[in-house]
Amino acid sequence: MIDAEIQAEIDAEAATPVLRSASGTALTAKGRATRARIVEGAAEVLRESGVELATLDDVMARTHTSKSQLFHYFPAGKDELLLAVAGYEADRVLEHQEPYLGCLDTWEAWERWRDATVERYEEQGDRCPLGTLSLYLGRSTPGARAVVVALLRQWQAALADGVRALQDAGRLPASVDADERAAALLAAIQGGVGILLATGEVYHLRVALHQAVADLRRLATS
Amino acid sequence: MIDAEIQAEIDAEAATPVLRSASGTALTAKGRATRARIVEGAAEVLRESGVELATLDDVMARTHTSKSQLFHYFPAGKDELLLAVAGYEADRVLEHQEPYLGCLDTWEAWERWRDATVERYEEQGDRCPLGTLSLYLGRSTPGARAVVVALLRQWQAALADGVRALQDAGRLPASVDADERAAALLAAIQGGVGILLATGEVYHLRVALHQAVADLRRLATS
DNA sequence: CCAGGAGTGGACTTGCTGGTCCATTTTTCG
DNA sequence: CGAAAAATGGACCAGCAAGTCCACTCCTGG
Repeated sequence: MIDAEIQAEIDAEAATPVLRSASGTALTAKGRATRARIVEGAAEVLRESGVELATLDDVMARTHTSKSQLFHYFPAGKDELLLAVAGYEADRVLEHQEPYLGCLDTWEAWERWRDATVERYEEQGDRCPLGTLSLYLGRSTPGARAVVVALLRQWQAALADGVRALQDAGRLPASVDADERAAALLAAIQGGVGILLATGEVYHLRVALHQAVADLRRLATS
Repeated sequence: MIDAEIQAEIDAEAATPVLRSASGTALTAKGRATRARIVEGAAEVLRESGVELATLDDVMARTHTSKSQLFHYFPAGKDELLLAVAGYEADRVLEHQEPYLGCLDTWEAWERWRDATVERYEEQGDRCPLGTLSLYLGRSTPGARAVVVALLRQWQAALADGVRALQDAGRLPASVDADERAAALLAAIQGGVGILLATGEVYHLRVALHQAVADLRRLATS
C-alpha cells in the first residue's frame, strides 16, 4: 500500500543516483525514501525528547515504520541510526550558516552573520541535537567523532575564509592570523551555545560573538 | 564491622557539625562518611564510564555499599545521586581555579591562570563529568540547572573581579566592561572545553584563551 | 506472468537496571 | 544495660527498550 505522501518521497528521491545502505545492500527508490523518512523522523524525536529518553518505538511511531525496518536500514541498531542523524544534523547546521558565511568581506556582513547565529540558537533554545548526540556516542562510537570533527573543520574553514576576505578587501591587516581567529570564533560560538544549553540564557552567546567581532574590528584600526 | 578506612573517614567527618540528609533525616558521623564515599565513588565511576553507561551497581561495587544504602542516602534515586555528584564536581572546578583567580591584578597572573586552565583540561582530556551531567539531567531536573548556573555565576564573578583588579591597578582603562569581558572569557573556556570533548584536541581551548587574554591586553594600549 | 529479492509488520525474547522490601546488625543515648 | 533509631545486606520485582525472527506483501526484471 503506497499512499500519496510516500509516493511523493519516492518522486523526490528519484533524481538521486542509486545509493547503497550502510550494509552494502542496494536500495530502491522506495527504500531510500523510507530510510530518509526514518532519519528525519528520528531527528525530530531526538530534538524533542533528547537522546536519553528517545526510544526506537518513538521513532517507529513518528515515522510509521516497524522495528524490522529500522534494523533493515540500520543493521547495527540504534547507534548506527544515531550516527546517521548526527550527519543529518551537521548538514543542517552548515546549511543554515552557508548564506551568511559565503561573503564575509564587509563588517556589515559579519554583523549579519553574528546576529543570524545568535538568533538561530535563541530560537532553538536549549535543544542542541548535535551537541547531545556527539556527547552521547562520543567516545564509544569512533564514527561520531568524525562527523563532529568534519563539521567543525568546515565551519572553521569558512570563518577563516571570511577573515581572509576582510584582509583581501583591505579592511584588516595581513598580519592577523586568520586560522587562529577562526578557531577562537568557533570556540566562542560553542561556548555560548554550551552555556545556553546549560542555563537557557543567550546572554553569553550574544556577548561573546559581539565582543569577538568587535575585537576583530579593533585590529583594523590599531 | 568497621575497617580502618571507614574509621578514618568518620574521623575526618567528625569535625563537621551535624548535617541532614536530603530527606531531612539526621546523619551520624558514619552515615556522613558513607554518603561522602558514595558521592566520591559515583563521581569516579561517572568520569570513567560516562553518565549513560554508569549504573547503580557500578557505584555499589566501587563504594562497597548495598542498594539499600544508595536509596537510604538518596531517596529520590539516581537523579538525586547525580545531582549530588554535580555539586561535588562543581566544587572541584572552583577549587582548582581559586588559587589562580584570587589575584588577577597583573598580566603575568592572567597568563598563569590561562596556562593552568589549559593544562588542567588537557590532562582531563575528553572527560568532563559536569558537562555530561548537566546535559544529562539538564532540562529534566530543575535542580541540575541550578547547580551549573551557580558555578558559572561564581566563575564569571571571579573573572570579572580579575578584570577590575587590572583596572584598579591602572593596567586597564576603566571604560572596559568587566562583566561582559568575563562573560566572553567564560564562553571561550566553555567553547574550548566543548570542542576538546568533541574532538579530543586542546588546540581551540588554547587558542581561544590566548587570544582572549591578548585582546584584553590590547585594550590597555589603545 | 512468475520468481526472487526488497520491503514491511509485529509478536516475542532477553537482558539489564532502577527501584522496593524486609531482615539483620550496629550505633546512639537516656 | 536496653530500647529506639540509624545503617547495612541482599534478595526480589517490574518495566522498559534493544534486538531477533518469521511470515507476509509488494515491486521488479527477465
